[in-house]
Amino acid sequence: MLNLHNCKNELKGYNLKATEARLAVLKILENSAKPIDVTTIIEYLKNQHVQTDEVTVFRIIKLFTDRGLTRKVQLQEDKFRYELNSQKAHHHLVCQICGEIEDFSQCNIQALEKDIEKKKKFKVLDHSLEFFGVCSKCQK
Amino acid sequence: MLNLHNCKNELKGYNLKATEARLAVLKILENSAKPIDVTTIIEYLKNQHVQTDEVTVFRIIKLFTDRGLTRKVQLQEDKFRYELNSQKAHHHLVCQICGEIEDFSQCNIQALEKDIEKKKKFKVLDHSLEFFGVCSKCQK
DNA sequence: ATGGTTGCAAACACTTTGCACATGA
DNA sequence: TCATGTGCAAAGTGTTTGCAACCAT
Repeated sequence: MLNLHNCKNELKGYNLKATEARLAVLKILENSAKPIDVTTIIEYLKNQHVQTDEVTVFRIIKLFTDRGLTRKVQLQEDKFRYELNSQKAHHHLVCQICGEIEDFSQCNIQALEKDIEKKKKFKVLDHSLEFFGVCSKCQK
Repeated sequence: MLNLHNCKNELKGYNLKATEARLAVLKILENSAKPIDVTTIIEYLKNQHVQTDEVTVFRIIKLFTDRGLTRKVQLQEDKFRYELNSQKAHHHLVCQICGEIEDFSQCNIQALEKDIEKKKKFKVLDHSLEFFGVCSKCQK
């Protein structure tokens, strides 16, 4: 969890003006354990009495993503989620019962990517790998 | 590629009435080399002079998917694509330049799933794995 | 005959755009 | 100061719902 000061520096580091809205969005992302969507960010902002427009958040999150501060995540929903890009690449375990989202870091598909490049002459730049099922709690 | 007769039987097999719209949608899916979205299906229908409403196609595709005839695919777009479920599980290689979508069948992540179930007590029921990069043509 | 299917209108959720005003550096 | 960011209104896309008319079995 970063304090305000660090957030300011972080934004500066990406050559972004440290506006109130951006700082608030960044802090929410820092504090979120899982990828969140824009509507949820707005909700959090309201709870924090940071008055902001939905459009602004979309613009902020787009900017963050373009600059590499955040990354877009798609979890078989009709919306995108976003998470900080600082954490190393990982995947998600989505519980189809309670909706809980866990991270999962170990992913050894470099071999598979090599295989694809060899067999298909397709240059892999990125991949998405998400798991859907039932989390430990919901199995009880 | 199935003919009309087979399509009818296929629908019957799923306990679905063989209406003109359903037959047409099923044929389009049979003939499509890659997962397609509803708007594209509508376009194809228009070309074939099958007059249909967008809403109907959404309903048909939802029904097909619920019954297991088709499966939903998400490729980092703001829409869903659909493909027949008859082909065995596979993944997609999406070219970020020309948009071409290739299939890729070999996927050996059962070991990874076992690992997840062991380490996270998460019961994996499904996964999505898609690759994004540059196809062979676009590399030239 | 009749229950499931369709077409149309309308609504909904998420996301983008245009433009005037406000603000951080 | 002044380029950049924001708020508001409006529109765009993909998708769903309600309801009356229609059609496959």
